[in-house]
Amino acid sequence: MTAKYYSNIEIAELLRSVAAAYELKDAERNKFRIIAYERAADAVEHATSELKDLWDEGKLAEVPGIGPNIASHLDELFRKGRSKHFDEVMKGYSPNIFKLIKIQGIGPKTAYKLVTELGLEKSKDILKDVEKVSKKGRIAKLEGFGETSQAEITKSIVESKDKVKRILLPYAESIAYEVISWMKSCKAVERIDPLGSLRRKASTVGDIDLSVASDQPQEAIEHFTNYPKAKRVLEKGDHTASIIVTPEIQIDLMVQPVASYGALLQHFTGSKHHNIALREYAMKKGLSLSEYGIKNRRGKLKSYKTEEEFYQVLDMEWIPPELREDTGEIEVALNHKIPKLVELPDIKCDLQIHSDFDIETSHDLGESSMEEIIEKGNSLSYEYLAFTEHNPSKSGHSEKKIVELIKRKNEAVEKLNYSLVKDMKISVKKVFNSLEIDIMPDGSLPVPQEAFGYLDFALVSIHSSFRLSRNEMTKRILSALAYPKVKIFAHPTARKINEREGVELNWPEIFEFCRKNNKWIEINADPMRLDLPDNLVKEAIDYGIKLTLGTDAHHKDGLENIKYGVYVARRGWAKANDIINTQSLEEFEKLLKGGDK
DNA sequence: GCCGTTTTCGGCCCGACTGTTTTCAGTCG
Repeated sequence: MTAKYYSNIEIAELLRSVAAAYELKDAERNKFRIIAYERAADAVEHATSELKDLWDEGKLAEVPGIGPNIASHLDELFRKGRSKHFDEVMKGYSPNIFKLIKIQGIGPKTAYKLVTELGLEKSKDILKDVEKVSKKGRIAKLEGFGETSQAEITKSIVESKDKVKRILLPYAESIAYEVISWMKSCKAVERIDPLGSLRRKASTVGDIDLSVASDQPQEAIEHFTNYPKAKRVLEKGDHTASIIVTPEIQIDLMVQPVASYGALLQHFTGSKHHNIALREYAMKKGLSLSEYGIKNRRGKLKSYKTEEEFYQVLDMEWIPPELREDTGEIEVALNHKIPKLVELPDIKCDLQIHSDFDIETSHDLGESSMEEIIEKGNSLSYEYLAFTEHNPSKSGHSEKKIVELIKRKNEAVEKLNYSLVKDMKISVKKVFNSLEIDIMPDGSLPVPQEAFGYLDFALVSIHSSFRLSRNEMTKRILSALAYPKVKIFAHPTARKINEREGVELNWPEIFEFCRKNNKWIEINADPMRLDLPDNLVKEAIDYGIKLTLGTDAHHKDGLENIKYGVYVARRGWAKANDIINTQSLEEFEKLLKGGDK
């Protein structure tokens, strides 16, 4: 019998359910066991690989937060499809309890009361039934509940149904900047910053976090809750407030006086895991950290105006927000070895652009001409660019025709290069003739050998057959990468955020091949791709792989998305030297000629 | 239940806000 496949999301959910069950059994006695299970759930959600794959390789216990006990229960889960221990802990609790704790504002205790006292243990649709019961006013009559909490529960259930998934970074930025400009119209606001995942430049953002420096917090909070687009005020206190704006995006605000704003910046930038690790470290030194500042052994609080001072007290270098994910940055900061991360001005080119030069492509053609794109590249002070249209479609073209189309494009590029060399006013000195070539399911490339002769280099990527097994997929990629002119593996996981999961690959094998054969891996800067994802960027760099940035622009304005690629690179601990795009034209041409080793 | 740059035992981040309470429990980040 083959056991059920458990995804990381399902495993995290299961671990949270076990934590909730312990909480219901005896919260006081199980206090730290509950925390351990919740931490394990967090760890699973943040894991870079599917846990099932790690289990296959016997590396389950290598995930920090998963110790020998939980690892053995998960082992049983993967082998048999169930864990006796998990079942035992959750025994006697209706599964509906664990469904309800996913609703905002409902924790284990509330869920338990609702399900048992309303007799909903066997409900087939718990959310709908709680809503129904609530309409009859029965929740308000339960002990410990009232009219207000009944209304809150109903609202949260309704909102959970059309809750948007995590939103893409540019969208979150635009929402944040609207609120920021509203807040700036308030005199009490001295300074306002986007923090949380927005400041850490995560690829997706859940809630939008904003901080305000003000010596009149009430006024700032009042102004915030009066934001014209706020459709609901979730909470409103002395230092913090939360609102919901359409479409169901939560905005949290925290206010601190100017004198202790540094501690607030640190606290509210997170990540949660970074802060926990930081506070645990501080605790060992007898210090206690919070958004107010740092307390010494005697409980005396000192406030900090800047974040730099705050980290300095801990004997640490200031840590760039992009690195604050508790993936080793604290230890590195203690040793004063934080790398100098790549920055936007380091970027000298864009290595994936689709022009409107019609070579009858397999996928969508770009909308801007090569000349328009060069002009745009000049405005970004680029030295060179690569035109990387999709390959001519295989169906409906003879091999001869495909060669002819690519040759024609090559002539156009050569002509452009001839005029660029003479034009002293433009920063772009060279454009490259390249292609983004589809990798066929069998790993072959739909471009005849002869056509490669007209290319400076090629990108390869997957646009179909996403569901191959991990081994088949890995073989497929490796055989495509083995073609001579192929330099770049583009949008390697082929994920589309919120739409499609990435493919399963044996990354160590891919990285090893790339390192040996001098192939590069792309960080696609399209905000809905951001692929290679940041955690894999870090792994790739540890392997010694060079990465490229490409916007995948299909319009000249798309070239501006390069910054999102830089963010991903930074989150993956990339230095300028790890990114091919930071090389001068001369260096880049050398690297191309270096070819396959 | 996890974990180790003072520990393989003995600790475990820190605080805000709300509703239903008479001093706190539950939830969240």
